[in-house]
Amino acid sequence: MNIGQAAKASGVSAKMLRYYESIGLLAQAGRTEAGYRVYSDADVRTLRFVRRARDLGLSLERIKLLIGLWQDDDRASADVKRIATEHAAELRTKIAELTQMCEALEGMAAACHGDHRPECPILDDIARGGQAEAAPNGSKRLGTRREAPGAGAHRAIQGAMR
Amino acid sequence: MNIGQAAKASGVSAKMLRYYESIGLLAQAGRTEAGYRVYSDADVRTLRFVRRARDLGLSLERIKLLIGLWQDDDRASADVKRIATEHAAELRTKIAELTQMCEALEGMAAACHGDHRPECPILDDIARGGQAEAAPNGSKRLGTRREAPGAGAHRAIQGAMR
DNA sequence: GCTTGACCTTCCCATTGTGGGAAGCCCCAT
DNA sequence: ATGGGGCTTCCCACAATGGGAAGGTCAAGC
Repeated sequence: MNIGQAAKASGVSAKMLRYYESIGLLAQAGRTEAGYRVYSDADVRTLRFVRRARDLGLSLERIKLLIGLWQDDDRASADVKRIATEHAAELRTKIAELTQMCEALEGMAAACHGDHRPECPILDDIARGGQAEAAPNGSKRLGTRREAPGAGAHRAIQGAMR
Repeated sequence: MNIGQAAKASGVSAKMLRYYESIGLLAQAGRTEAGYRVYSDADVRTLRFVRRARDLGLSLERIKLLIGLWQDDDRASADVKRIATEHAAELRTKIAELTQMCEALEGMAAACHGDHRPECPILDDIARGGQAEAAPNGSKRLGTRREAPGAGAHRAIQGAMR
């Protein structure tokens, strides 16, 4: 099997196959005399593993560890579980960050007329830096979290989209 | 105000100030005779705007648009609202993807003993490519979505963590 | 046998934001 | 005037992927 066929069979692009090999995630593929990479069914099984692990959002770093464990008959399932739960915890954190952003945005958007006029609570809110405008009359303040300024979590929120 | 003070006052690093200027997100800052950048209070207000917008997960591309609208007295709030709702929709999509990943992982992890033994449903699940193992006895299949293979959403799921 | 098109190879570049660091200049206080 | 801290620019790195160029190879059809 050459790289294109392996790519099609595994769902991993040929480009990524070469890349994974270059970073040591995959072993160096065999070569024909002409220099073409050659893949076996076992290789394709590994590739599918990688593909599915990527679909779970795991980093290549962690996938590398998982492959090592997968191919190690003496592994401890605790090691696998730790990797999975660590990643799940990171996902939960990211989900919470994105949810907070999203709710803030949706709140602001709901308060915005969205017409031809320039008045816009969204811009006001962003410009105000997320601080309430002294709540003149008990307005709804949908967009902005009012309690818990969350002074420590600022840079943590950054990176959520990256 | 020089760049360090503006950075401290706005919560945007000096490094990012220079970068934002270089990509045209911010206007070129004034300079002292020695070449030091000089910032005004108005500049700091803009920087805080950017900072807050970043905290909402907006791309610099969109922030650029928002700044333009913010400084345009003739803007239509609809334009602002569209940007906000588009971004919120993208966040919702990403949240859904991450949630799906996370639930799959948590399900697998829950099924894993996590001890010294090698048996591991997590690895089995990933290796099986997310397809049910022919459901021999109606087992719980916690980790894997069984219905809706979602054949179209594959590459869409990729990129969720990036 | 030769051409052609599809495939393979390597190498470089771009993406998105951010940080790290080097080399060199500047400013202020001692 | 000297030292330390701040400023300047420039390059590199990250994570994971795609795009594309320049060139070699294979197989099918003529």
